[in-house]
Amino acid sequence: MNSTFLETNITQTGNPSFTFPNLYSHIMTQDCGFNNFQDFESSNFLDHLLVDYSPTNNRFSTLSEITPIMQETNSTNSGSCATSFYVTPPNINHLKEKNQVGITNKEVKMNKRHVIAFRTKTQLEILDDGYKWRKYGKKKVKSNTNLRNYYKCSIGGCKIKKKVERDGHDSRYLITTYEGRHNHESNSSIIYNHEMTIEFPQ
DNA sequence: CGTGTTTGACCCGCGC
DNA sequence: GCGCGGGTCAAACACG
Repeated sequence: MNSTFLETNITQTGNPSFTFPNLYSHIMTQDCGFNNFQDFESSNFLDHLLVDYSPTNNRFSTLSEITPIMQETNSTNSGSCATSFYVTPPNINHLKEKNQVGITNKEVKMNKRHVIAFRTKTQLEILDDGYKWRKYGKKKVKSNTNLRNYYKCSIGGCKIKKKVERDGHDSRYLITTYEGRHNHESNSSIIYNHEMTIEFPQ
């Protein structure tokens, strides 16, 4: 695996410093050090975001490989510490244009479904991404000594799933993989959009 | 009693 | 076709 991972430190309970609920994401600028969307965009943050996880060859593609288009969806209010943004779905045709070999049909399907994975340094076993999830499976997988947990969105009709597992090579890190898109807003995005300040639990 | 989790069984795609 | 591995189902269970 050649990708460099995003490193964030989450030691407190409550809100994590970085969450990625589907395409709608909240960067806790208080913890990540981004004061606004421009700071975020000009950072090398994107180079460390991971997408297109291939279980067969244990490979991640980075967002920078597939040139996502980002757009700010709402700016931070004074006193707020959250920035929201969207990332467009990966484009498999772009990958093919770059003559990348070894792209399987499964990976094409995964790209069409939109798969985003990231790794976060945290002691938490589950990151609060603002959505309500129902656990439907837990599995020991060959590529990881740690268990993989499977979640579905609790909202009826919402097809998104996520997998959560500790990194087998370094269990300080949590790997979260989202597959699909929410068809609704998260509770937290409503809060962030309407409240002037956010209290971080200690 | 309602809601969420656990866990073994089952399903299915893929490689051989 | 078969076996393996990952993903899902669903009944049993836990808990407030």
